[in-house]
Amino acid sequence: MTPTRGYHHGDLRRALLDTAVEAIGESGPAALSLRDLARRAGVSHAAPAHHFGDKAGLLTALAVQGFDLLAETLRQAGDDLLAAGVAYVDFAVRHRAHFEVMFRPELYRAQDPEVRAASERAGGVLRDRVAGLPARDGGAGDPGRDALAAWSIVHGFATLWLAGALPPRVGDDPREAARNVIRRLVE
Amino acid sequence: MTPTRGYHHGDLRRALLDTAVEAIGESGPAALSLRDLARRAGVSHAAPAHHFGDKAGLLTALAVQGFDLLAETLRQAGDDLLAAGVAYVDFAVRHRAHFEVMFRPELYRAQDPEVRAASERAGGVLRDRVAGLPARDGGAGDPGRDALAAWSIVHGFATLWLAGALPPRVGDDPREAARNVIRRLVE
DNA sequence: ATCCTATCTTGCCATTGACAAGATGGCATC
DNA sequence: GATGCCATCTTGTCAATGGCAAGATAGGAT
Repeated sequence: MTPTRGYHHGDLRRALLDTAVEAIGESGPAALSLRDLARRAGVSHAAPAHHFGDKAGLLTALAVQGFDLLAETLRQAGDDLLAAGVAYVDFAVRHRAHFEVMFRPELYRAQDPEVRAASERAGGVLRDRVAGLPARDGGAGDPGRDALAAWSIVHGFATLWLAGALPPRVGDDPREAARNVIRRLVE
Repeated sequence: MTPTRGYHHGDLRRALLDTAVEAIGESGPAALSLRDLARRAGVSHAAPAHHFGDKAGLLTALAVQGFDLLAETLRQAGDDLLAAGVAYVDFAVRHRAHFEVMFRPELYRAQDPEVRAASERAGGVLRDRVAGLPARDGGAGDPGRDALAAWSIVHGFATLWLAGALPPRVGDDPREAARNVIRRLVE
């Protein structure tokens, strides 16, 4: 009915990416198997190779998708740095598969022009939000340093949350916990 | 002469762990191959299984080693939180293989009692250092929140550094760059 | 109607992780 | 010193995987 969109067997490229997100969510990006994806999509084991070349190619496409999604998420969070930080963590939790791939460059072709461009777009949005941060100590803060500190704290919190490294007392609401932590930096 | 310590073929367990660190440093933990380790150590392809059971077993041993090493590194950095934070980042860079495994629980048996104990020891040292942090805004800061913020910022910076995600302008000295960023939190 | 190209399949090979069974050598015990 | 025992390591095997090559198929352009 609907999934067939004009290709030979349906919108296989998109189906494979969606399935990859699902599979990575179950077992992590390292355990991803192209043949498993093919089975889930109901195609032969070599079909993915045609669309992505190899596994790194598929993950490269996933990284591009992820950076674009992150940029959009940050934009929608508005101008406030605190809100953007919470959105960053929320993105990592809700789009765990994308996030885990994006920051593991040994898994894909990180120097791919499309990835670099998408990554740059997302970084630009984050920097814009930091520009609104009041300088610490009243003096003129170094915006580069402020951006790096903000990025580090949200990225670190997100990573630790995903790794399950945080103690139970932090609670089970990543947005609330993240807001609390980020306030330590921006207030 | 020296490597043989009383075993059948030498100190194979230690040799495999050392070789694993080397191999992970070259291609990351996901690409680690037990058979490659065996080849490098000059033993048969099934020898590693005897010492570690399977690949997860070897990485579990590596994680224990890593957490112990981290605890020791933080202890040697002294009481100062800034110094401990810089030491955390320095550890991640100098012991990249250990660090990458430690915070990727899907690769090993994170619920293993030895890992949990070692992880708890390292976390305890970090919490001790945070206890010395002056409360922000003059009021009594929540030590849990402060610890989480401190851990997040150093972990995030280390992770981004290792991922090669930071712009060139940050420089090539991780200790100096980390100190600069951490100051944003502790000053 | 024919060609053409993107899409997908079938077949194959080297590598890997894991398991089972066997060989080897040091060590304790008698 | 001989014997048995056990940790250590080897050999052999199997299923699964990634990747490559060659072929089949279908939908659209000419």
